[in-house]
Amino acid sequence: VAIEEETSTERRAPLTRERVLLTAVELADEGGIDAVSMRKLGQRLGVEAMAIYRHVRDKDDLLDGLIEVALAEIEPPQPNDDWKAAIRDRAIAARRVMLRHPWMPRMLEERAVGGPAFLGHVESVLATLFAAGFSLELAHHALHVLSSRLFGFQQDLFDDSPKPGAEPPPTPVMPPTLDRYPSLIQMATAVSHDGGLGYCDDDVEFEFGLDLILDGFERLRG
Amino acid sequence: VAIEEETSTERRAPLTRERVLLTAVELADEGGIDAVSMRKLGQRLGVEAMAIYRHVRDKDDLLDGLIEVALAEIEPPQPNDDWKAAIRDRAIAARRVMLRHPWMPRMLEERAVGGPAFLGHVESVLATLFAAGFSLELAHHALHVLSSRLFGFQQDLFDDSPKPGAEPPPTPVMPPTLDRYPSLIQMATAVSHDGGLGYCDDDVEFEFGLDLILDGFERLRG
DNA sequence: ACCTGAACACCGTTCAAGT
DNA sequence: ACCTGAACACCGTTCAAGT
Repeated sequence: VAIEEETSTERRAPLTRERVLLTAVELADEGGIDAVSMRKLGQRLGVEAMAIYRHVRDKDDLLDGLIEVALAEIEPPQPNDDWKAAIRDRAIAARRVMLRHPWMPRMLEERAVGGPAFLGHVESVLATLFAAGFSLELAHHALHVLSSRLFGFQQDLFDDSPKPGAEPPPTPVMPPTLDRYPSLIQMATAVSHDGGLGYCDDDVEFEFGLDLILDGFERLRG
Repeated sequence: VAIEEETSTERRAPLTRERVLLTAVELADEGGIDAVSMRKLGQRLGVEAMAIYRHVRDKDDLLDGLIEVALAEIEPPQPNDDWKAAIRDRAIAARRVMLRHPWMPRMLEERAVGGPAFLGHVESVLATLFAAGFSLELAHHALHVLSSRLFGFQQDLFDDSPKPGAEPPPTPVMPPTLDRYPSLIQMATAVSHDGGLGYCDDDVEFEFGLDLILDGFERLRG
């Protein structure tokens, strides 16, 4: 007899903070962060919503937990004497996690983050910069400029690929006055046509920007 | 006799889409985007929530309207033969608007934007780049790399100044293992102490990053 | 034509009550 | 000790009803 998880009779795993958080991450990955309600989470856990409050102070605490879980998934890159390569790898590792959890950017922006996963991540970057001879000032600037990329979530208004949780592309609102945007049209046709710029690859754009910034700091370091 | 707005008796201005949107912007500026509910908006307008649906298809339409209103506030900079100066001024103008409307970054990220204010903004940037001799490829990269700064909302995880709508700084969670973050400590003390790096000014960091990127593109253009 | 009241299906959170 | 039921104050949105 196959026992389904939902048919919670005898086998129900005890509720723990970890199980609550992991299930919430599941829910967020599937339906976006707004799909994480105490009631739906309880349902998925086979429990009434109010039971969750035993393992989580309130919803804020739950969301903070989600961030910590996701940040902990960023794999620290191989130690590398080349500071640029080290930071590049770290940013790309962070981006991989963010693509798995598309709700992260908003959470990171909106919540002050100070947990161990966050601090450890930043500490590694700073240590790398100092080891490469960055001054305090320059390292401070670098942290600010790179921050969104270090956590993988440089958000791109011109994302050409469909975002998870987003609706299919709304019909463009431009028909009436197409001729007001000649440069835009030129670019759009170049990007979308064969033999033009080719498909716009968000990974490529992410790395292009990252390298541009890293090269800039290399020059300033000298 | 002073007639208060709330005492809606004879003088109540007729409900229009514009009045709805402007009032919603007010509400968002005061209490964050989550304070914009149809019910509260109706209350501020002196009307039941359901009356708003005459001027707005649904809440999505309302939020799209908010973006359009805010984007339209970005003042186009003076024409300038120096492409770097032109784009710099534009980014800074956008940032000024964003500081007035701190809910904009999230709205811009989460909603596909295609209204006239958005398109006009991008068109101007592209035209500037083309006029400066950028290739299609390079202009395309520039648009991606600069996008968040062009709209003023490069978000900074290390924002040292209190964000409107955010709670007072949560007590840092690090006491137990302070020694695990030596580089962080070094930086934090340097930033906060007199005679150190001085106060961290977000405007300065924004412009530092902007210039770093613009200089990078100037080099690539050659 | 424009606005309202009542209703529905959702929220987070509390608190006393059950086992 | 752990979970539940009922309740409260909120959501967005509908639809028939009022003026």
